[in-house]
Amino acid sequence: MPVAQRLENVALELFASQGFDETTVDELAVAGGVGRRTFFRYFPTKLDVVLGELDDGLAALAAVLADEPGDDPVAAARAAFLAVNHYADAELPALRRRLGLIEEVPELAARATVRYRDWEQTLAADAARRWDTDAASLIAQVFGRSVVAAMRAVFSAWHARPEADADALGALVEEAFDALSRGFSSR
Amino acid sequence: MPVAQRLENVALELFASQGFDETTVDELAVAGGVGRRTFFRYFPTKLDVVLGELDDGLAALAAVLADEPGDDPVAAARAAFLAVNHYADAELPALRRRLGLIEEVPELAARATVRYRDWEQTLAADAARRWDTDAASLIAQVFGRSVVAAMRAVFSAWHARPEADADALGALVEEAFDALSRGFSSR
DNA sequence: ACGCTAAGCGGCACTCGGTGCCACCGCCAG
DNA sequence: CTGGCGGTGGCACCGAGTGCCGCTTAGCGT
Repeated sequence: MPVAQRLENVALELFASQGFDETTVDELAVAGGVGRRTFFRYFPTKLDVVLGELDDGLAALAAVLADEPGDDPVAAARAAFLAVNHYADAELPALRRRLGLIEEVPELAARATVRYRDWEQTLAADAARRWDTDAASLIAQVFGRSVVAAMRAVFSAWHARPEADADALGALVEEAFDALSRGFSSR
Repeated sequence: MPVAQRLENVALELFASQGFDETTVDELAVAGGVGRRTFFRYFPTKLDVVLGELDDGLAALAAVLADEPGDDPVAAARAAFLAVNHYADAELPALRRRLGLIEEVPELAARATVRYRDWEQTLAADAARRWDTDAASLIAQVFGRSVVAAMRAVFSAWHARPEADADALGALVEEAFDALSRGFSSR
């Protein structure tokens, strides 16, 4: 097992058992059988051990989004998110742990939103393309940020229901995009 | 001039001239004519010197929102934001500096979003009330988070146009809420 | 088989943000 | 005069993150 992977597993273990703040990088390094200095070679920050995977999705999202046809950004984003967020059952427990940490540790929530900036801009650029406008335009920016905000709400809601499965996640994504599509004034 | 106020002014000054990360708390304390330990009595974090004012708006927002009639949360939120974000011309330069820092220093952007969580929940609760549903429901959560996301886009867009005034800010707010109201699929 | 090099590793020392503890000063009440 | 009491700030400490540098080890050419 590669070092980074092992460190990540061990870290999530320790965070779950004794808390994020109560776990020092020294402990993580020792538990991973590696020097403290080496830990920081694999993860720029203690926070990034938890958030690692979030970035992988971005490249996938951008790719799917680029291939998606049509001139409705909502439909394209919906399809892209459904395609990207397809988790195997075996991955769900790890996802739950991750989400739990992100929800409960404010510092992690904060760091996560920085990561989401790229998603927001990717979505804004895609919307601008379909609407034939500028990615910096207000409407494109509002769109990109709202979509990410909605997805955060989806993950939060999914995490709140302990036995929700992968299908439930998809259903929540659908519901959220329905709202964004039709607007909040018509229910 | 109260100590907190003086520290805040001095800090924004130093941040603007030499950068946020390049300014240590020691310098801030010295520049404010106060001990380092005392600095932390007024601000829990270096970050909070910049973000201080953001909280004040929340109480006002909640109050306005509570008095707002109607069963459309979008209309209520729109009115509330227009009422709360009424800046005098003299305040605009300081607002610009603040927004600039928040945009450029990732750590500040991150911390700001933690502050916005309360706004999101306040808006979600208000929407739930008007829709006669639960504040934890997906739709209410998506609404609350989308509204805040849209407002962040508004401030970002306003900040990007150097000569935009208070009226321009209001116009952007209107435009953003129009989008949320009618949905992103109908343009 | 023998060096040589390059890359990963990790110890060490340092900076800086943040915290707990406590001693000090000025003020007001008794 | 004296005994609290709130604001202050020095001091020591912790943990995250970084730069530097010496060490090991694997891979290479000769």
